Amino acid sequence: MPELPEVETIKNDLQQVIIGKKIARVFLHNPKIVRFPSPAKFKKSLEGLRIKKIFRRAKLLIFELSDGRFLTMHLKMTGQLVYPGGSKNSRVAIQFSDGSILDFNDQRLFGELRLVDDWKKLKFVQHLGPEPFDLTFSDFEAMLAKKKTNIKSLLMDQSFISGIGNIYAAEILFRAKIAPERSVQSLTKNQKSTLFKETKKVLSSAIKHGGSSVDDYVRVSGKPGDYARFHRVYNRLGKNCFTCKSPIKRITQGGRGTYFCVKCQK
DNA sequence: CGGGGCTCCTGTGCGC
DNA sequence: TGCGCACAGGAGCCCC
Repeated sequence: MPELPEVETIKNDLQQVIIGKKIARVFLHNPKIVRFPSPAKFKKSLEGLRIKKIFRRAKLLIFELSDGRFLTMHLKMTGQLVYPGGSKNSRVAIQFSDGSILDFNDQRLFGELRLVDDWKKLKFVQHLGPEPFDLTFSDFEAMLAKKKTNIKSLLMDQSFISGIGNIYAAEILFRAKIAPERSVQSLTKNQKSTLFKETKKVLSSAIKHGGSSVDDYVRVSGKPGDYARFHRVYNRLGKNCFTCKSPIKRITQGGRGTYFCVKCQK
């Protein structure tokens, strides 16, 4: 479940360790992970190239290579990038010319790797809404004005705003004191403003703490992120709200579990 | 175009 | 104790 803060953390971690390295060999232990081009072409094209830059768009990790092309990685639910790696359980392993290995681990095989000429032309990227940190409140307000769904589903809608997933949608709404089922149109201007501020605050704090390690997410070093200890509602079904002590509830929205406090969130 | 529901996967944790 | 099954959720897709 890497979301924006986790992918940002991985990007930052990787920048410290693999920029400038030359890819010597690519091991496709599970070729299914490679979505474009064919696994054979993917492997052959990558070998010999250097990693020039690493950046992030939404939950997508993008490596700029020395031939001007781009390696994109989406970790989906259970993807991990570990360096230095070398695990037998990795799905894809990238070995650099110094012998060190970057492992792409992915228990559930939802992850997707691509080698493309222009990452901006990916259909996935074209459908993405803006980055939260690029928005002003007036942008956000204008975006909300057109929407009719509940606020939780909208925060997770990557075509509306990109990078927020199930954990941070819940945490943002708790801090904004807004119930997840609220329709967007029912929110007051003050609530929209609080929501906007809390979105940026929660995401930046999570980045500062290296992301949330629940289930599979780990940093590139293999160590957990530190933000889960700041979670107020996610994965706390039946436990007492830190603010009002009433039990945290869980409902399903759009097929996803939503944790919230009935008393604090209105 | 929007929203609901299914799908891809597999490890975990629950109930019987 | 062990088995079977629901469940976890990011994003694409189909359908109405």
